Amino acid sequence: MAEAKPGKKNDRVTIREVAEDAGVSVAAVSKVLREAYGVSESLRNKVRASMNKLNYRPLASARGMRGQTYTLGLVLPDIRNPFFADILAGVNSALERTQYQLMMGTSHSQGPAEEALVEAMIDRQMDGIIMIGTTEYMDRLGIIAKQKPLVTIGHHAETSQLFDTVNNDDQLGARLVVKHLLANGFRNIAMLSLASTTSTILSERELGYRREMIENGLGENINIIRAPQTLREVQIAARRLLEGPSKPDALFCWTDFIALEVISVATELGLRIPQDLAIVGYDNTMYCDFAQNGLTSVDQSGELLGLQSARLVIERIRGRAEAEHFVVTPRVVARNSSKRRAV
Amino acid sequence: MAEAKPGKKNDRVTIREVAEDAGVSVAAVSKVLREAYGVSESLRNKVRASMNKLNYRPLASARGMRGQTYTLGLVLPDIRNPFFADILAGVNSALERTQYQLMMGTSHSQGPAEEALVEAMIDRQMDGIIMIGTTEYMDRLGIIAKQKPLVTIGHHAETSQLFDTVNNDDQLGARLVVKHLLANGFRNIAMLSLASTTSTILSERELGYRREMIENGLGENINIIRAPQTLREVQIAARRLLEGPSKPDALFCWTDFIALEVISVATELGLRIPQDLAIVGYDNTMYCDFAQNGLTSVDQSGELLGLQSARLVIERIRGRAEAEHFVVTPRVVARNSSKRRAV
DNA sequence: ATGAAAATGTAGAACGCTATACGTAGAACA
DNA sequence: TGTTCTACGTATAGCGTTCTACATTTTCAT
Repeated sequence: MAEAKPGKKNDRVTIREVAEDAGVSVAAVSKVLREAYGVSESLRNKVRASMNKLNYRPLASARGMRGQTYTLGLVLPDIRNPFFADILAGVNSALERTQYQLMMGTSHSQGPAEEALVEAMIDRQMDGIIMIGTTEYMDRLGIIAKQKPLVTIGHHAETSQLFDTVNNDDQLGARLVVKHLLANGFRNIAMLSLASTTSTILSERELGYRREMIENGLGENINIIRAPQTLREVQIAARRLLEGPSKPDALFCWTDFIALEVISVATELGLRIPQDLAIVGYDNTMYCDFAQNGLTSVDQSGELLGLQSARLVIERIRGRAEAEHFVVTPRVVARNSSKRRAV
Repeated sequence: MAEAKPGKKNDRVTIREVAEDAGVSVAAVSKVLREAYGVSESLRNKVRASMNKLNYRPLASARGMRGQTYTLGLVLPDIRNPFFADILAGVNSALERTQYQLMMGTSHSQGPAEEALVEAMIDRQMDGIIMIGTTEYMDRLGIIAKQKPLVTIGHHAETSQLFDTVNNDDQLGARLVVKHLLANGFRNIAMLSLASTTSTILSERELGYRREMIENGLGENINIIRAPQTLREVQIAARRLLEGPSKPDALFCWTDFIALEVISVATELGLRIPQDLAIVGYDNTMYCDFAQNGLTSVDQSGELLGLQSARLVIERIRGRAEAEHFVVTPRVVARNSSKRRAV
């Protein structure tokens, strides 16, 4: 007497039933599924008809045991930063007409959690992995890449042969910001960066900022503040900077999300933007455009980055072995928060 | 001569190797893995030691063929709305000390995509599914629930025996907003709702809004505008309302995210907030607190909702058959956007 | 016609686990 | 001393696919 299990019944249609219904072999159905070689038009049609009739859907676990799962993993540091939504949109649109399905996970911007998440994705037989803003060290990334096709977004490793990277030119982006602020009459430009030992994009941006300042004879004004990525820490750092003796007249923030917090802090301190303080963000997310923010930002085409990363990871799955490194040229989108100051 | 496949090598440690190393049977190792009955202390230790030594991790696909995958699926409409980040934090913290791993997917707020995503999750043998703000019809949800343990967040179906629900009291939330606005001197209160045929939370809020208005003798002022969830459509609707002849003095928006857009539109139109227009949102997301927004909102404890949904879905997996429906009492968090108007 | 090559289809062994059915040894009881 | 439990281990048959190896049929030169 078969008791119904506490879980769910196993009434799934299997490949065997499809084969039976279509009057062909199991192997034939599998071939149709995989779009493999050696299937006639008529066979394909027969099988397709049975699949539809029986409402058959292949079981990913079973496929994964021998071949692919047709699942891609996307690792996000968090989902609070709206920039990731742009990237996600790009990834999804690239996957739209493919068999691949995307599954995401968040690492809370924490190393151990990120590592656990990636392992979980490998254990779940994801065919490829896209990591956004990873905090992993280079050797770890190599280990991951040896197990699964890997593409990173927002991590500079352009010399790596083991995995692909997708980036904007962060050094240039920072330079453009400085240029823009200088052109608008700001000279005491500080930079709010992230306290991180592994972020290559931040070190690139810091480098670009430094160089551009020096090349404009403003080496003495260089001021980089690094804060952890928590709301509280950023607020404290911003408050300290803006109330301190060396208050800058412009602040370049490493992401819009953080820039919006700084606008909030500055507003509370009674500072007018941009008269008392110009603010520039990075990523040009949708919030920049809101009138209450009017945030100048660097556009790095998040959707394009997502699109390209999906393309690259699928190419890797299909067998490409040489690394490819995609780079977008950023551009400044000027808004009220950095308008020319009265001379 | 075995050529290296274009994909990756298969150098995973299997349960068989662990068994060999520990000098026990495969079945014994499996028992340890599943924490099943009939394992002595010494056996367990031996096996654990070998697992660590060999760095063994079970393959989810293989486990899924017979038992569980220890994976939970979370369906989000999109990741732009920061409220979902709160829910996610709750889910993740509930899962922290368990074997379960969360995988997310987005449906872009579109029915077909949502359906495809849920099917993909079922095909990937997720042990349970949490759906946020689903647009599925009741019968579809029943079908899903028959296949996998299901919990919905933000969907009223308190009479359902097939799946669990987690909600705040939306009708009350809307009433509280109206009460709050009335107490602050606003009487011509409009509501910006979502154009949706399936959203039960919006119909509840609309009901609450209507009833509270009527009970306060303001039935004639009832004005519900429904816009689709795209930035453009919301802006158009807001603009039309605020420039039109029946401009309200307060606007209740169905989510913070939308409310921020309305603040932007209103600002562009030269309206002062709250003097010319009070604005209230829903969800009390972190953006409300930014000084430039100062948005009054309804707090529905997103993190708690996430926590509870994770608890419920795991209970379902463990065998609970009776439905459970968790409800949070919302509260208004007042900020500048709805400050008492000058009399 | 004839043979070779190409096209199409099938059988059946994996893949790495889980879970059922059993076997065995020692403890507890009469 | 036997008998019955209980605790602990093991052997092994799948789970639903994929994919290699092979068999058969068709096509195409000659």
